[in-house]
Amino acid sequence: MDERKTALIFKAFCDENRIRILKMLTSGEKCACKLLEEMNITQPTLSHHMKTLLDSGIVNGRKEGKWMHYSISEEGLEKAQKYLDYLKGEV
Amino acid sequence: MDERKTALIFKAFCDENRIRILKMLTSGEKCACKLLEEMNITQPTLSHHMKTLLDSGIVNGRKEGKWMHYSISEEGLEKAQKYLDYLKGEV
DNA sequence: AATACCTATTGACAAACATCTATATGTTGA
DNA sequence: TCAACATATAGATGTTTGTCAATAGGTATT
Repeated sequence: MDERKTALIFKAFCDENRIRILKMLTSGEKCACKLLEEMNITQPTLSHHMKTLLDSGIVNGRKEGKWMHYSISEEGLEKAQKYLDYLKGEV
Repeated sequence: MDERKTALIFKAFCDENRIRILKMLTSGEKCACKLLEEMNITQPTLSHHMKTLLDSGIVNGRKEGKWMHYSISEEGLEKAQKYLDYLKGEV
């Protein structure tokens, strides 16, 4: 795993609004419109953050008709966890 | 744990050079000058990244004479791990 | 087909950030 | 005390990022 990729994964967690989004996703898959309702940002800003979260691999997206459903990616989280374990010396 | 603090912790991991620094610290405490030797950045840039790492709580600093020794903070790492566990639903 | 709706993209802008050079601060040894 | 060294801070600069308004692209319903 190279440095660039690792940094990309963790980009998911280094913005306040993305943390807020991830928190909402802990209770399960949510539609973009639902996420938007509970935040004080515009729709394009949400879309931008969701792209960042998808790119990091921490969130999965599923399109259903006009709706976009997002959920936390177990696989992505595990990659992040593995990196932290590595730093801890628990390779 | 509020969103701002969480984002701050993870700032540690979202820059390539900081990932490189953390990698070097996995083999144990290192002096700033030693870290600098192995990177292609200037001394002030390293200093700047070390400040970010200290602020995030992921790295500990220890001053000894003119040297500054840095090491990975188990406590900081555990906070990061707890957050990932929380996202995974393993509260 | 036309309209309403949800989401993504574009373009603009300000704030944050990574980086450098120059300089300051602090420490050790002569 | 002075010189050499390690690190931090200040100031400048280019890049990235977060944000918004406007608009485009799809999809469902009528």
